[in-house]
Amino acid sequence: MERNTIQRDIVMTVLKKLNNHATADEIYAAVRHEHPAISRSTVYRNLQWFCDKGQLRKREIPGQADVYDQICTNHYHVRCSRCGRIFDVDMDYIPALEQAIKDPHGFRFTGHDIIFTGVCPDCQSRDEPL
Amino acid sequence: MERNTIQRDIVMTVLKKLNNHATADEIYAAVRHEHPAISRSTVYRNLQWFCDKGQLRKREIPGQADVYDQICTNHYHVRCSRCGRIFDVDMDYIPALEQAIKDPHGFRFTGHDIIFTGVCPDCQSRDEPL
DNA sequence: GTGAGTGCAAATCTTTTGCATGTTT
DNA sequence: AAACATGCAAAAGATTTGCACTCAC
Repeated sequence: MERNTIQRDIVMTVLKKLNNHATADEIYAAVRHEHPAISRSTVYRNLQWFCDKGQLRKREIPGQADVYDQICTNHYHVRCSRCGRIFDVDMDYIPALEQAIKDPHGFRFTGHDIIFTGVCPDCQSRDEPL
Repeated sequence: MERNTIQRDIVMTVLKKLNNHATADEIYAAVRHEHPAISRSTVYRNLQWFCDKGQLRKREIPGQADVYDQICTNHYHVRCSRCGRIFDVDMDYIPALEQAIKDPHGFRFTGHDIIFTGVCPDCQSRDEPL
């Protein structure tokens, strides 16, 4: 039987207040604000728990910390190459993308992810151009 | 001025003999076979060096160790969800994919990666079906 | 009371780095 | 000899895990 713990509650409450695509560390920092004694593992375990329940989706980001996405449906992401933050891309999901593969070489394809690279508006105005 | 060290040589020689998309650890193990005293850092540093020279490309894989790709041009990859290995996908690169984005929201897009998920032929025959 | 959940510390895994030493040019 | 590269050990960053304890049911 699953239990309602204060910690679990706070993780979800904080999550809703934070920007989407927060890292475990950002979530931990924010949760700590309301419950300083909480353990980092508890945050990780609860994030995993929400993922298992389908209320959250962990997006593994190449080369950096994973982020937690409150939108659980398939969609694409951009990573800002300056600040590393992750944003949603305003683009239709392409379920048929697997059909563009010429020869599957015996593979059974089950899905795909697209990660765009770019520079976010904040970083464009803040940084030296390039 | 760049130098020819035995270690650098062995890393490249071994790389050519290994399957493409080997991890640093696999490369290290293979290199060690020919030069047991080599340091893990030296392998990492040389792999990075070849990447800097454009002779190799590091592909950062979500949730697992990076792999080194001898094909430096843009192309897409599949990860086998059973064994975690990375393979090339036989599909044309889509340079125009950024144009499918409806509203860039001020982002400047510079590129993209696609990672497919699937089950490789080896794992299909070896494992229980699903 | 029982077991799911917590806190802590330690472990894991991958990669990087500081520094003294060695080697190539 | 000077610059570059190596080896080692330690550090770093992200996440997981073992274990004893606690608290929600």
